[in-house]
Amino acid sequence: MNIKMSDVAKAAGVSLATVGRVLHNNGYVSEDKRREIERIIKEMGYIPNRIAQGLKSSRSNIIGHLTLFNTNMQFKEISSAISAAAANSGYHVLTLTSHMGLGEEEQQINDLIGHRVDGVILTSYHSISKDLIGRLIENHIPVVMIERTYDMPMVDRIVVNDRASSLGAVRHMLEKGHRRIAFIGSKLGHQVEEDRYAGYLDALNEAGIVPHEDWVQVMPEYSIEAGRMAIDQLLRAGQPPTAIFMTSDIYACGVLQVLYERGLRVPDDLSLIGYDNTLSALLSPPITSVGLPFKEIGDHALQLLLQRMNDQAALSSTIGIDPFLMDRHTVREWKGD
Amino acid sequence: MNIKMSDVAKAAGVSLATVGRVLHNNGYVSEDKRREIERIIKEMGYIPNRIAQGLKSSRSNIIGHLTLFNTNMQFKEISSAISAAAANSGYHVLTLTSHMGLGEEEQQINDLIGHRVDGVILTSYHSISKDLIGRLIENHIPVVMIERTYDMPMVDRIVVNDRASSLGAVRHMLEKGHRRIAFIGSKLGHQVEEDRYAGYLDALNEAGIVPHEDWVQVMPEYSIEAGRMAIDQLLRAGQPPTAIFMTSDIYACGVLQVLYERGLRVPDDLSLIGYDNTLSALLSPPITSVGLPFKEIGDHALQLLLQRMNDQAALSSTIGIDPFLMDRHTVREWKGD
DNA sequence: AGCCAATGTGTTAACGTTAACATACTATTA
DNA sequence: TAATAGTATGTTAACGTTAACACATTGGCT
Repeated sequence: MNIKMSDVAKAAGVSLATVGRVLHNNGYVSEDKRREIERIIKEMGYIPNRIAQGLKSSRSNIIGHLTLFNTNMQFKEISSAISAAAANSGYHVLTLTSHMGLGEEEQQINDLIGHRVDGVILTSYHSISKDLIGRLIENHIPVVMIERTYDMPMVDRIVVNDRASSLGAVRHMLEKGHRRIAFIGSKLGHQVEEDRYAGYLDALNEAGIVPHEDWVQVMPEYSIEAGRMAIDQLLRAGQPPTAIFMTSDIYACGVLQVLYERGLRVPDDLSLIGYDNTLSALLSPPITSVGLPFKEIGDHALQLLLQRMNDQAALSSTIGIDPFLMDRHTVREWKGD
Repeated sequence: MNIKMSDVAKAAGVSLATVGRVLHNNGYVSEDKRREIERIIKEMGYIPNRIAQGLKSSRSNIIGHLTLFNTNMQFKEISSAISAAAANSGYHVLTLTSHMGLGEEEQQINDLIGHRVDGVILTSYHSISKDLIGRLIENHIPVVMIERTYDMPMVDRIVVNDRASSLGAVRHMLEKGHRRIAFIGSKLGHQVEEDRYAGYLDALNEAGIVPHEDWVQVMPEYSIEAGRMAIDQLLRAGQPPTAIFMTSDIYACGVLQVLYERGLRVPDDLSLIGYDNTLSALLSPPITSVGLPFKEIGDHALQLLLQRMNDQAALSSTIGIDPFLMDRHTVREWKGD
């Protein structure tokens, strides 16, 4: 079967301990034996059994990552960034995808505990309760939450300053002269969505504009179809908006499709800003979008995890992330009301 | 620390074996003890340590998945499908992403062996050599290759009938009356790309058309920019094509952008078919694309893996997958030459 | 010479789970 | 009545790795 340390030891005519010392580069081993053992290891293709190592050390070298199926693209990007960061630190990532509301999350938390992962990173609008996260903590598994966070002892957080960046994006429209600025977002209740909506209101407020209720389209889901319905409503309004701020690029897809069908052009007929910066570059035209620094988020998440592995009892820390405005010039100058 | 079987046994005043019998539902346990032990397990929150189980059984319940960074979207979809299929069978997936050409693949193969994964699924145009795959086989780890496959004993394969479906897609254009049909693909050498190109030629051949060399744009990468450059070239041709078949939706993004800028419309001015069906629904307009049955591919991959776990020595099997044409009406009727 | 530090090597008891084996008590049945 | 099958429970040796401990041997120092 698989070659083990004892096979190497036997082949080299030494004890397990000596092979161990060669493998870990510690203790005393005579130069010639070291070389011989190294040769044999390579020749036999010996690879340490991480399962046995894990049992001994109670560390699996695996990080668990819980995310949501079919979610906003931005979380897929964050997932990639986490994997990359983990690989750089010698960890591997076990990604579990939840389909929300099926009660599978409890199972998944148990699976992660069962596998004795060295830490867990949570993204997306998962429906994991504080209770379930508490279970991880009880088992001494560090937890980092991204975007959707709980205020719990021993749990570290990465929060994105969605409100400020939304404010910035809408301010950008105001600066170009727009006054009738619409909003397309997803069902409120998600912290992220509330923040983006709040930022939108902040900007209008700042400019002394009272948002017309027709301008605010809150959709039940992230989808192209939702985007299509939203723009359809907006175009129907008595005073249609001259610019639209959307909380996800996916809405922009639907919006652009409807505009394309009706022969309306961006930004000539309508100015647009999306959010995520995940799809915006693909579209016709590529649209201005609020971008999240995915790599930075992944790096910070891992860093928080490693930090807590070293000091389980430390106070919770929170890292704030600032999105940026990726300007692709889909907000035109607007003269008028 | 973590609760273990012996803690449960002690709390229940029984031996390890009895707790084991309750956990595995085998052997004889008196009804009252069983209930008492189950109660204690729940109360103490005991979760079996999979690492210890793995050491005993030499099975990790983890499947390794090797894929490529920044690749065609279709492989991300296949990855998701694999994870879903694995979850259904009680496995978890450890996904390793290679950046190709950095020689990190050897490390990754070793990592997978080290973790004693129960099987490995390979997707994408990875640069894993037969040698490295051989190392997995030597360690009795079943391997399934998707799309890019090797003919090796003990290695099972999933091949997509790209040639036939490309033929079908181009035939669809021919049937609508198009004669000047262009091709945008990626650098040949990838089997997948060669097949798609061959299918394109097959169709033209069938119709007795000799493809003009200006019509064939072979790009060095999958990117929007490549799509933009390709369409730019095609529009410059003396006799510009009336329809374009592309080997990836990502090219369609670039193509549509350039057409948008120039005020050309799809399919009025130009007919398009993409490939992947990953982005095509997002675009303006949504375009017809060759779709791959991702779920089916993931399910088959897992099935092959499980099959081989049961019979290591079986002959290699190959499953053929047929793509379908997702018609979004971006090929118009064409009267003329 | 006697002692100590440095060097080189081996033995063994964990880590948590599993399953083979052993033991013992009942209730049948020939 | 004694053998046997069925029920109920416990003991223990693995799985592969690690690290604490133990034991030698050498060389240099007082």
